[in-house]
Amino acid sequence: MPRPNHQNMSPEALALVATRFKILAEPVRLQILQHLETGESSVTDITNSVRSTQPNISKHLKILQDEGLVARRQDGNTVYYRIADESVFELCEVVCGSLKVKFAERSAMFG
Amino acid sequence: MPRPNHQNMSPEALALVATRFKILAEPVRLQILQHLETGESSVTDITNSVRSTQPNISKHLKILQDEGLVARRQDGNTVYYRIADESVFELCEVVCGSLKVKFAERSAMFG
DNA sequence: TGAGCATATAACTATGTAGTTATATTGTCA
DNA sequence: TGACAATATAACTACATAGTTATATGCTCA
Repeated sequence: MPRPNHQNMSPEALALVATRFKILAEPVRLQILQHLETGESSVTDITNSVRSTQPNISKHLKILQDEGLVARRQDGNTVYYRIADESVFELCEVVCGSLKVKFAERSAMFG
Repeated sequence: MPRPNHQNMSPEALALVATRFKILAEPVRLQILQHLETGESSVTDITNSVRSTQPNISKHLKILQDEGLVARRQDGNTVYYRIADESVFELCEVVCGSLKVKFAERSAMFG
């Protein structure tokens, strides 16, 4: 199905899109985002939820914040992170739908 | 904005979602997919369009095919690839919308 | 059959980054 | 102020993979 009226993106623009996908291409970061879907959470709570080490979680949170996907709020000694870009959930839903089809097809290959 | 009624995905499922994002996290692969958006294309044509080497394009095409994003058709000496999963374009649109907002916000930081 | 073309694969190098351990920073409270 | 707690950073290791070069595979046609 050709799409003649489509405006192509430049390689540079596509590289920025690829960067966004790369940010989302880490299981731990997806776990963090899923955890934050229920609301703001401290680094300690995220660390316990995701079952990784605190420095690793902090590093991932910094990556997510630099990309604008989460936001930071400090209250005393504790730092709270929250979702800053809801589009990540839309992306995950689209991927889940696609994966469901993909695995259903492959499952059907065995009768 | 908490979402109490949301069913969490297992870490294993999230890992599969992350894998899909990883496939899309390479600029050359996005260029290939964009090229194929206009219709089926041979490896040679893709190689010329994306301006990479033929072995590199073949490798990326194999990765895209294994993930079910493109399909392969051989006609004599020539192999044609086509889009097999249209969801990739929906994903790119969502990302583009998010990036537009992100860069607009950062641009606004400078008045 | 043999030459030539299109595509795929193998072997290799270089680079990016996730995770770990150790430590620094910053805030609270006695 | 000093001890402790929460978070961030630095230095390092291990591993995955993009790209390259060389070569293999497989098809067509004279």
